[in-house]
Amino acid sequence: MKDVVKIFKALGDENRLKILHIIGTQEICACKLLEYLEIGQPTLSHHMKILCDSGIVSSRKDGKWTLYKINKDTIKHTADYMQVTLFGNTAAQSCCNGC
Amino acid sequence: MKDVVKIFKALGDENRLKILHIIGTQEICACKLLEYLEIGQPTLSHHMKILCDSGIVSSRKDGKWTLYKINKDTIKHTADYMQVTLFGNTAAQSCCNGC
DNA sequence: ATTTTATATTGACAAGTTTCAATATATAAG
DNA sequence: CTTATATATTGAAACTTGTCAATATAAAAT
Repeated sequence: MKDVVKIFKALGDENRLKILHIIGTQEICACKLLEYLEIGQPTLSHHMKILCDSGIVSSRKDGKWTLYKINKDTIKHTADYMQVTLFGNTAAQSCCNGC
Repeated sequence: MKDVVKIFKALGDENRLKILHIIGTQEICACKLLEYLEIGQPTLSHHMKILCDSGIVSSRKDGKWTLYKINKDTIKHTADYMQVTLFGNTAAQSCCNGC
């Protein structure tokens, strides 16, 4: 459960949610993210660390850049947790698409 | 988006996640919740306020009791947000049940 | 080699959060 | 009407978080 708390904590910040929206399905470097946000570079670095530590985002180095992308599995598992574990629905009873 | 941040903030606390697990599909009073938790009464009241303000839990008075239950819609909408809005999948592309 | 560019780390401060003791309110029971 | 029970509010202490300025690291360009 500690892991899930960590994930929700990471999602519970406006700037980090903005970051995730910007990343979307791309793989993107920190410098590009900075252009869209109204925060300083060390602050962004701090937010990216929190997103990476929680498992929501993964990163790789490419030369002098660090490229970030959203970790699909973590998002899916957490959405599942909400629907199934947290609310007591089995997968058969409820689905986020209504099917 | 502020609403979603509020919800994730509310979910980002170990005691509040425990509370949601205890409530599950029931309707339950604060005094019953207190029995399962290792926190004081004012602290529980504080957590319930946060859960209610975010829309995750709804409450009604019944005599001297306040009964709480999980708000199904909020959970569903937030799980949808994660799958669809946050990660760019359309409802048709991805589903938490894998269908 | 030196400079520029991209990112991370450190240290500090302001703001927010969690918790509890004390107190208040409100309903029910005696 | 007084007492007991259930919950909420207030105020304060300890802890955590978000932010930035300054500095460090590391790769690329000149």
